[in-house]
Amino acid sequence: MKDVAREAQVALGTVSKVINNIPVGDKNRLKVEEAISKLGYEVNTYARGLKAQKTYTVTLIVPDVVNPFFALLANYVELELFERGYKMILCDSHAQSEKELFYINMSSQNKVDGIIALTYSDISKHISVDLPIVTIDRHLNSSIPCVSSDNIKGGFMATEKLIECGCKFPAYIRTGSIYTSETNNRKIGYLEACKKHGIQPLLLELVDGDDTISCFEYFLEKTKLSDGSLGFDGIFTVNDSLCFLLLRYILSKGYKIPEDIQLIGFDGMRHFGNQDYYVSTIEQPVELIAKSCVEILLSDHNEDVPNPYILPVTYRFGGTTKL
Amino acid sequence: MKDVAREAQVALGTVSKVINNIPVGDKNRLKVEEAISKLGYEVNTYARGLKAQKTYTVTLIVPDVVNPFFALLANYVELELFERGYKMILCDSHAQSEKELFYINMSSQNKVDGIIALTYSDISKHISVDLPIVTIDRHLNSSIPCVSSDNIKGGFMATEKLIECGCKFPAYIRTGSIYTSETNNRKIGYLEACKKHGIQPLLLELVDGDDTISCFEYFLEKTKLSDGSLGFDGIFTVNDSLCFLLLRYILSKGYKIPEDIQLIGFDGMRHFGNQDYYVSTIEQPVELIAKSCVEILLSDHNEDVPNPYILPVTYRFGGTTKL
DNA sequence: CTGAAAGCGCTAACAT
DNA sequence: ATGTTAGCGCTTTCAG
Repeated sequence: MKDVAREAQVALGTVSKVINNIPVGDKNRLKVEEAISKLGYEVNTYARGLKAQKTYTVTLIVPDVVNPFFALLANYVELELFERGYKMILCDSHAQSEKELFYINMSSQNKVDGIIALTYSDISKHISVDLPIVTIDRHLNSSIPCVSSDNIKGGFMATEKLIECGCKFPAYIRTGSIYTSETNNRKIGYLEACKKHGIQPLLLELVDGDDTISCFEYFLEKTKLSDGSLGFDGIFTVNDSLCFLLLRYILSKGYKIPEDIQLIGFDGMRHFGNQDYYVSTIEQPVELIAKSCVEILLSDHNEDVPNPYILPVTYRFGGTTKL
Repeated sequence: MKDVAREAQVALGTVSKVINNIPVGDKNRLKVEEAISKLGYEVNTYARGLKAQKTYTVTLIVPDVVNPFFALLANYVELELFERGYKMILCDSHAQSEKELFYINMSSQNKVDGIIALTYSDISKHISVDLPIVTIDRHLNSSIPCVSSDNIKGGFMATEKLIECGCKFPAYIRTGSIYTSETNNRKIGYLEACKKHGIQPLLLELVDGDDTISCFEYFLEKTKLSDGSLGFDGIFTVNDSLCFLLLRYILSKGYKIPEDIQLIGFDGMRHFGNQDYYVSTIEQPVELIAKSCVEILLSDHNEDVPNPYILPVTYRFGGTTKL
């Protein structure tokens, strides 16, 4: 920058103004621009960040980018940030709370402008007040904005769809983190739908670490009716990944889908991100989630946005239901 | 930091030394450490980066994180960088060369310590000499290190596996970018295997933008033998995504897989990243690729590493072949 | 071993 | 409109 100033025969401040689009005399502006391109000058973002306390960088923390849902989320968050001139530091916590905390710490040291976090552990006590944060699917307390799909409605819709498709005994199966998050509301939606239709709920609730297939096998046997027929004719699973796992197992056991058992997942995942839906599913508006997170994070006055900020979901047919 | 120095009653330089593990008297070290935790002090990475010209940040550029292969790559690159105390800025170019260039530019301004790039367009003329870069699957010139799977061998293995599984007429089908990259070597491997076994090659080469299914449909008809039977009994596709697309189409047409047609893809993708393989495939050592990229990028003397740096691939059975 | 001070590249307030 | 300058938080040289 000093070199540019010398080359253009102007003062340092003038160069700075040209760079930052602050009114400068046309003649000088031209001289500076020439000098910049001649010298191949580029601003040093770190020096600027040091002074301006603004880095145009946002941290996104996800549990696992390999999971297509989180990959899709990262994709949209990146797009949205890019449009606003922000960069994204992607942090994969691999579902370890130590790594989550490490990354929150790092973000703070790196003076990022904000954090979008989809975490499992409770990070609320580790975040400083001056670092904006938005969580996804994790409503920690009223001071931290949380963006989430309408999980209750989604669970309700899924269950009613099964019933609409002729299921008499829809079951709910979940697995995942032991920590409570907004996704637990999917079960609430299921229970509400059961209640409305006078159906006895049938639940299988597993957690990470359980042998899902073995547990399901046992569940399948245990719930069988006295005449040996299946105890359920539909399953709503907490996500598409689990749904697909069960789909393959059920088919391998010789049952027909959707004839014998109908399946509905949650998330709206597609093969390779853009091909067919894996299963019939309740699709989350991932793009809208990403957009909302970025908007809330980067805006200054969030007093009027509801917390949690709930976004609508959509049913998608994916072949594992009759409709 | 000033506050810490005051609190601990020592000079600024001493605090700095404690932070950076430079020998300091035990008494002072203790005082400083106490002051740090009391004040909740954190180093400002930007100020440090400004001074030290080192930011412990690396940029990863991929064409599309939603694609499971790139998501897997991002996952492993992140892991590897994390272990070395580096952060990853994830850039999704969405396969647009302008965005690729924008991100390379940004990386340079942000004074990252290096770039790992999987790009389509030729970026070689836009990178400055003082910013280390490693490419994946894209051998631009001998001065830029390139890491890649053994695509020739992989193509060869895939084709021989089809032959071993009884195929008399294995075809090769590709789609993707019009730019040449290391992945084009998969075709070379196919051709070599055909030659070795005295088989007449049968190619369908498409590019992004083509209607893959329509083209394949036409190809299927056009290659049929005079007696109406299929012109090929095996397909090696350039990647798993295409393979899976064709799999579903072929099944929908009433053909049996692997009885009528056997399929082998390339990449080694699994459903949801950790479930079954999508198709029989040549698996790329993604973890090793990531590790190699990071190692080469962050090491100072790369004179002796071969360029391109070729990594071995493995055949995986995924149900679309007989063996 | 410790303290003082220069300066990394930039912005912004101030002076001209 | 332009030039000058202090200082952002840190590292590092140099004296003591």
